[in-house]
Amino acid sequence: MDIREIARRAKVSTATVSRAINRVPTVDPQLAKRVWKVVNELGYYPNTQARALVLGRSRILGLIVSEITNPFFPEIVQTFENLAVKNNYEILLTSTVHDPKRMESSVRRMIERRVDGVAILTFGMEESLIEHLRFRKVPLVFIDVGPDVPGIANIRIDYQNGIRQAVQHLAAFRHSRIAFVTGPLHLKSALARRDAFKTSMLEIGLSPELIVVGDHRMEGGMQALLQLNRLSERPTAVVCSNDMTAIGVMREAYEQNIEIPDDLSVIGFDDIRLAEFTIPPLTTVQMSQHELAKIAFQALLNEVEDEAPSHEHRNYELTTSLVLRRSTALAPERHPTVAPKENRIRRSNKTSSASRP
Amino acid sequence: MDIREIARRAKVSTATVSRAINRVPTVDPQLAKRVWKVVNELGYYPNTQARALVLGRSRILGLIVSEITNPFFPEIVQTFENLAVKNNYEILLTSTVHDPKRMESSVRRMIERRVDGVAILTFGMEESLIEHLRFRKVPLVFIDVGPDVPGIANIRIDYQNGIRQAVQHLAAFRHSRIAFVTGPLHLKSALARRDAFKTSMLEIGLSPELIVVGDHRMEGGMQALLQLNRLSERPTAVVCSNDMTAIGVMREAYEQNIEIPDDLSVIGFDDIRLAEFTIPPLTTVQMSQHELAKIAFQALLNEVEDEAPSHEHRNYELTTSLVLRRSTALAPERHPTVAPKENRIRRSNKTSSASRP
DNA sequence: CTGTTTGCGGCAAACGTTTTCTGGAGTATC
DNA sequence: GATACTCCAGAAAACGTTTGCCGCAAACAG
Repeated sequence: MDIREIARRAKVSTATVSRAINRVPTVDPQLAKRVWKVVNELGYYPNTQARALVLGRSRILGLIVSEITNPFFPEIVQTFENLAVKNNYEILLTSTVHDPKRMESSVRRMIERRVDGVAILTFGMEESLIEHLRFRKVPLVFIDVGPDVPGIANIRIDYQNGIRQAVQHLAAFRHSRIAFVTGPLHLKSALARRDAFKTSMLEIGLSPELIVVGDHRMEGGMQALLQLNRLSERPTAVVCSNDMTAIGVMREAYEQNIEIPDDLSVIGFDDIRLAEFTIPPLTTVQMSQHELAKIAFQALLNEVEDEAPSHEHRNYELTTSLVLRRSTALAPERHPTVAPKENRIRRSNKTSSASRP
Repeated sequence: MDIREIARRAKVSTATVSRAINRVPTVDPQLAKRVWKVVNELGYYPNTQARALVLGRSRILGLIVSEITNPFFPEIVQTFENLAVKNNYEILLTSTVHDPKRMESSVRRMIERRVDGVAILTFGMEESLIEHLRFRKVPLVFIDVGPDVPGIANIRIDYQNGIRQAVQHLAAFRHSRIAFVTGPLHLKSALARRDAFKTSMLEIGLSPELIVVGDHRMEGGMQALLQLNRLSERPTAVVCSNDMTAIGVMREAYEQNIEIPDDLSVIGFDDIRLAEFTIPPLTTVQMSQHELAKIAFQALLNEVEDEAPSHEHRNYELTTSLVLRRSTALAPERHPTVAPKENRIRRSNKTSSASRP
């Protein structure tokens, strides 16, 4: 069932059907009604690919993420999709799963399907692949790490703000041995977070020496705490490069019978939805996924739909800030060790949460 | 840059270019090489929509999920995507977010983009919308609740097996007051789980009376435990209709200073990846998301690519089974109450985990 | 050497739309 | 009443592929 069928039944030309469907105002209301009647009767839906072929625009937006199974991304995908449907776009979602081969196929798929633009919301991406997209003049929006060239919108993330707040919050709780668990060191975003930590520590006269590397996954967090615990002088607080890491740390702490927050304060990064539901609820640096997706989509839409893109607002910024929950507390007063103790008295949540500022 | 450009530069016709690219064997290797050379030099990618237009197949598979932010789904999406790229398909992902309007637009988008098939992996879907797809002879695969008609593949889930194991596991731990937190009651899958619980309880002579309704989200789990705690005779164990609910229950237990598993045993359902990392790790009924996605994709591929679909293996089955972790323990011996106590002695994990079978 | 077969490349139609251009009918102007 | 203008519908080209069909050349048989 195609547009010709409709034309035949409505006794008009295909041109008129097309115009009626697209609500071109010059078509006679009488005819339009006739067309719409047939359209609805037959349940006709225009063929998008034929449309795309002649329009030269597919109304598909590419969205590249690292891996959808990382809880950070579903929220992004969801709001991105919401905005897409609202604007009559489809989204072509691909995940790189950190695999160069997949990144390549990802880009290839985008190009083959002739997407109108691509949001690269992944951490770490081959520079060369991006060239393919640039070469075809596909509008791009990057998170955080994009090259600073025309035709590419960038969302800069202000890691410093949130991480400084985190460090200062811990310092105010009289922690001085504060550790940091990084992400994979080949990720620019992970490095940026680590550097923000270093800066924030130095700023208040603490030495940022307790740094151990994780992998942005729960397993890495567990490993990291293990490693930290082998130290002679253990940290009393640890801030993590992302929430999954923090969850891993807490999980290992549970294993070791280390009480959080009484023995060890933990701070995450990202504020994934789950952070509110960990035990205890996780104090973390918020980097709003909703906001991020919104900015990314809007930026892309600007690039795609603006005939004459205003080359000024090509840079966007997302700020981060600490949200307090219950995984941090005053540093243990006595000896700063966190050796597991059997049969320790467990504090009630009520009291411990009452003692927070 | 199109196929004609390639043809011109390789000094052949577009037909030959097309054939070369699609590896039609009748084309002279000499010519083929010439074509490929130009293709690679120019970085030419065929236009998929033009291709789809003439082929009548879009090589896009629709995937409808409830909401991508529910941790149950990302795993599914991921393996579905993996399989898709492996078979040169694209996936069109839509989420219904439980909104009838969105379901409708979801189906509309599928049809407009002329998907070759749709996997409806959502719980609860308007029957009428599906008719639209059936009407257009779009191959469909359903999870769990699909109508039993030709042209529609169904994946039946054996809830009973896993839930029986859960109940019997608790009974073996001498629990007799076992509660169940359902999902939203308009979902067939939630009802099926509840019924499986009832059956399993009756089977061993326990009365399934402690049933409270949740919403398959963490909030619902928290509410549910609150409700259960208002009872004069409280349960010593609770099995939940999904893992998110269980996480909510555990979270509220933490709030109330109820120790899990010592005061209260908790069992989830789904075995999302996170279940391994809750505190304590969650004993839960596994319904493999990976397996589910694999079956769904394969079923769809059969429908789509088989010229003469073998109408026999139209029904697939996925079984469930209990995986033991650490959120269950022997029922508290004394009074079966779970009243919060201040300054309770906390057991070491080591001992409590050593005491498990 | 001629007639038949085989192999392979090119022409052109087709896929389902949008849109430019054209032309006809109706209306306004003098 | 003739001319000019406005308005709107239809004819047809275009978008970038694939593929059925045809024809040419080479190979082969007689």
